[in-house]
Amino acid sequence: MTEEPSNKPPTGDAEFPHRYNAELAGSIESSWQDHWERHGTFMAPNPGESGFDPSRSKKFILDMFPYPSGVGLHVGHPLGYIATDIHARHLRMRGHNVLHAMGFDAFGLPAEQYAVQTGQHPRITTDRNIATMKSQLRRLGLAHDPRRGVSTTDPDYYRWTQWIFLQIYNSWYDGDDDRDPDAPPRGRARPIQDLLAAFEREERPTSSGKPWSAMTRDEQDDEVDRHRLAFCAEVPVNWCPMLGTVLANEEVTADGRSERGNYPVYKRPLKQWIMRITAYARRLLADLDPLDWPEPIKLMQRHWIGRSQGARVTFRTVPGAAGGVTREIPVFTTRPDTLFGATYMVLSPEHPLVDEIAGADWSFDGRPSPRAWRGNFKGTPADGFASPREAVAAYRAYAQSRSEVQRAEAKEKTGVYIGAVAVNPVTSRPVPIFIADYVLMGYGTGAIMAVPAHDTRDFEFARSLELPIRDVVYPRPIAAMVYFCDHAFPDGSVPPGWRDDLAAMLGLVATDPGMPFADALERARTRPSGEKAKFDLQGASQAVWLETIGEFSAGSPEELRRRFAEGRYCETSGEAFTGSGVCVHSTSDALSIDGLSTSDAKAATIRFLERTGLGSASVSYKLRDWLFSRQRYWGEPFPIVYDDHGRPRALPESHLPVRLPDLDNFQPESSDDPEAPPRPPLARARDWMSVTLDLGDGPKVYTRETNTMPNWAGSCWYYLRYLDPENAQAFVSPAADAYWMAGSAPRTPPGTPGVPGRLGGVDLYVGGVEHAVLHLLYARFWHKILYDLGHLSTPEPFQRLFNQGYIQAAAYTDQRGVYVEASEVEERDGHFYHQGRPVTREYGKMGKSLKNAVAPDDICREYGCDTLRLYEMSMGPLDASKPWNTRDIVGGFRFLQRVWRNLIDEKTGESRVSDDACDQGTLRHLHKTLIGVRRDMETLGLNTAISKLIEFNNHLATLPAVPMEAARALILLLAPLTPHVAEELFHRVVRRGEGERRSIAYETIPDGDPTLAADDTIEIPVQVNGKVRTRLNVPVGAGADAIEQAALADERVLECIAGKAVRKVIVVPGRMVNLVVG
RNA sequence: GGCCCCGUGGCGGAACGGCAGACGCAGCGGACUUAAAAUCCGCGUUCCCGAACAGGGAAGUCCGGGUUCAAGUCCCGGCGGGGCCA
Repeated sequence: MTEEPSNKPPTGDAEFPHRYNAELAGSIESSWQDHWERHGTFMAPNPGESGFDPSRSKKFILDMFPYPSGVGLHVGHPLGYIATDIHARHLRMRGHNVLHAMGFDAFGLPAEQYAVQTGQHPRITTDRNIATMKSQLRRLGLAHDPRRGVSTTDPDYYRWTQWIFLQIYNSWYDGDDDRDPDAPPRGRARPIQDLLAAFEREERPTSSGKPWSAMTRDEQDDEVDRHRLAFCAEVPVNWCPMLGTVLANEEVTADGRSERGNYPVYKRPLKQWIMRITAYARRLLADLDPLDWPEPIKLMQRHWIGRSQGARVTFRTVPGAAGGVTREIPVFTTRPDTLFGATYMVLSPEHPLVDEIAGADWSFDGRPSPRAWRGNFKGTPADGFASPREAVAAYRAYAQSRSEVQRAEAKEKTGVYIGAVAVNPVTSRPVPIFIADYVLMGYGTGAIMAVPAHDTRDFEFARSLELPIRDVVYPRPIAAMVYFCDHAFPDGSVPPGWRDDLAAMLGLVATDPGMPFADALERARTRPSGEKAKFDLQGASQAVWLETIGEFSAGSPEELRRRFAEGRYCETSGEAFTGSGVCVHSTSDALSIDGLSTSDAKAATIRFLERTGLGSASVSYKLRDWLFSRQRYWGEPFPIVYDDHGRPRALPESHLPVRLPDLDNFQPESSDDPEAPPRPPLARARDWMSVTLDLGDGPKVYTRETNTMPNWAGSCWYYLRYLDPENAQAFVSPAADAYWMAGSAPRTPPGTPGVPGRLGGVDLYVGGVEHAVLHLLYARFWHKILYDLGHLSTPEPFQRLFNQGYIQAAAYTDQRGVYVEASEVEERDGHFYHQGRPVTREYGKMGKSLKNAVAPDDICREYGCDTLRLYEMSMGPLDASKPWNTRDIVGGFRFLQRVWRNLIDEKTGESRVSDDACDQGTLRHLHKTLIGVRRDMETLGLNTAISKLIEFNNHLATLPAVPMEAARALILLLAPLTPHVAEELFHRVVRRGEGERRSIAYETIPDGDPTLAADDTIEIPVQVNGKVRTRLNVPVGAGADAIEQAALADERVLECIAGKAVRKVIVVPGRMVNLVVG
């Protein structure tokens, strides 16, 4: 938006040649930035290096790893960088060794796509973008250690990414953390040699049960490979032949096409690298608790991991036409208490048992099955398919054409009966088996027991295929109604007030979830008349319960009872009841759980299953293993080759780094044939692909892996490389890791996972919520593996996490709804115009797409970066999203100008500070400010820290001259926020321009003294019946009695009391008085 | 649909359960100035009683309830906005 001229900062002024203006700010800033660079002011020595001070404790401050984009930064990007810079500078001036650095996550798609379009090597664009970004960041005055600014694309960096991959490849997870769901997880990663040794000594059974010594070499290799934490497997992936690559679920649209290019995407099994992150699910979950992270982020990670406790239940098939064998189908359920309501089963269309058990005809339980079972999906013949086998084949083809998202979200459920039958293990009744695409193979066991009355998707499926829906759980009030009808009238006579009794009982039952129905009934019937309120539940009164009862419009308890007798309440009410409640209709010869609460019924059912060998308690996770291959060029090559049998072999460490070969075409090979195999760009580097090596059994020809690693790989461990960026012997030295990560925290011996309490790591990690799940989870996963293997000293990477909000900005659309350049919009009389045409204003995240980006360079030129820093931090709380308003920037600028004017003569440039001591008021204000600002700095409440400094400076402006003590403290407090102007003022005012210019960065900010900050008297409000009537001046330490006396003696108070009796006096010493009268 | 977060002047935002609106922007009034800019000082939600720009009262933090001596803050139910998962 075009700015009103009144908001322009003043420029050079002939009358005041030494006024703080944009020009002066600019020259101060560049001269100090040069000074810092020349003197290496912000280099943080490692233990053992010269200049390292072991007496100082460490702080490791981290920003999320930036991608060096080609379009440059806008003012939203540095928000977090400025905040961490301020925090880090504050800590340094409080006597800590501070490590703060910034590198670049430089592999990735934009550079590759640019390369595809122009043929220019991505390294060239990447290097150029990094240089641009570095200069933009330098202009902001960020106090980073420049030696530690690593880039993931540097072979000296990705050599270690490959090394870490080898560590993961060469290890396995020892321990089943879910055997006892309540015990702390004890499993950990161990070298794969340990596993091999255990097999060789026959200490450990193989998965097939075949003795190790009886296995062939290939079988042995398979067995070991099955355990690796990084492994190769055929998995169904989103394969897009036209793009020549697999896509992440997020990159596929709802109708199964690629987000980029809108090409068809196929679900296809392909051989891919996988990371076994699921092995760590328990620990990733358990170790979340002691971290200082925002609760919502922890919650998002917990949801993502999605641990659910339940039971594994085995269903046995009835020997049918298919050879007369009984097969076992295991299912996982979180609701074993609803097993009585399992009226059918569903397998994923890809389930391996389907072909084996599919029957030859449509009959079920000796009768012909309904028409709806013979197919209800697109392409079904009018009368349904002729046989289940035909239907299965057709349905599979149909399901494969749909994306996972489509399958999971479809409102109309499709599926088909496969002519097979299993037995419900508790009711012993036959249940038909279906295949349906809402059951995914990658999920649980790929088979479910369907409980239509108590699961929404099963309910929808049952409706569309006309399957029975049988209630087995009722909400407590409904169950209480049933109980009431059965038990309230032993002699059969129904009194006219039965509804009141029932309502009273429901009130009791709802208020006390533990009360047995018998007790509630007894108390309801014997309640004294008129005593209604006792049975109320938080505002839901007996009247509400009467209304609920009325909705059933039952004339008698008998009629009400009949409503539930058939167990068709859910079916008639039109939706599944998925909540907890009380079991009903759940009794058979084998087991009875009627009347038990959901949690008791789960336990009882599991006991039954374990006793009969039909199932057991089990845990399942939503978390999937991590697909780790990409068919791209601009990523880390795998340190893997394949032998002539196609078996992967790890390269030895001495062969690292595996460098990217040079190419002139970076495009993956596309094809319109969905069956065409993937041809990643690296497959074109024939010379590079084929390599002769001696891997211990003589020189042989091997073929290199042509996939590359995903973008997440480099960003999983960059913070560790910051600690020791030039180490050629290790990815990080044990000493650097121990100091910067563990610091003075109690050491956790390597290899002992899950130690509660402080888990160590980065002291402050600031970034956006968009990385709440994937990046943070992947990084924690790698960190834990490296910790288990003894390479790191802390089990967690990031102790404290802070999510900064977005900067939003006004964006404008024209009549067509197209965004127009926000900087060209003009405002007239509350309306907005772009090139004379009216436009509509909205707000959104700042960026290129909304055409509302504001460049930091422009703001720095116009006000200086100290002002930009100040404005960004005073906009509001760091974690909130807030709108950018260029007009408001001048406030921060004026503040700095007033500070300058208070300390420097604008005509002569000389210091105006006096050597007099502070008067008492100034001293008190000074110490209050020192205390308040320190607290705000620690909580990142930078907006309130700034307002405290403004208030203090405004006070100083009322003095004839600022005393040195106050001036010095003000400058030191400003130094983290606005380092350049603080450096200059410190040099001119405190050092009086004498000697060498020396940075303020290692000065110490004094601590505030609470006794000097204390007031003598304070004004406290006096309330009468909660309303403020007057204020009282009392000595600061005044006791409750003295304050009460003073209040009761006050004229204004007496007036308000007006002779009424004072019933109660509440005195909070130092805060307020409240008199309750009447 | 479920879960999570948020809702305070014209605007951005302050406020250990204890004086709502700190601080800044915009606005209005004044001082200084020949004038303007800059600077400095002051005002700043609504309604009511007052001749009053003197005083005073009432209401007020999205809406409706509740807990409490006391609620922007805690609890329940709505509405609106944002996020995550379906």
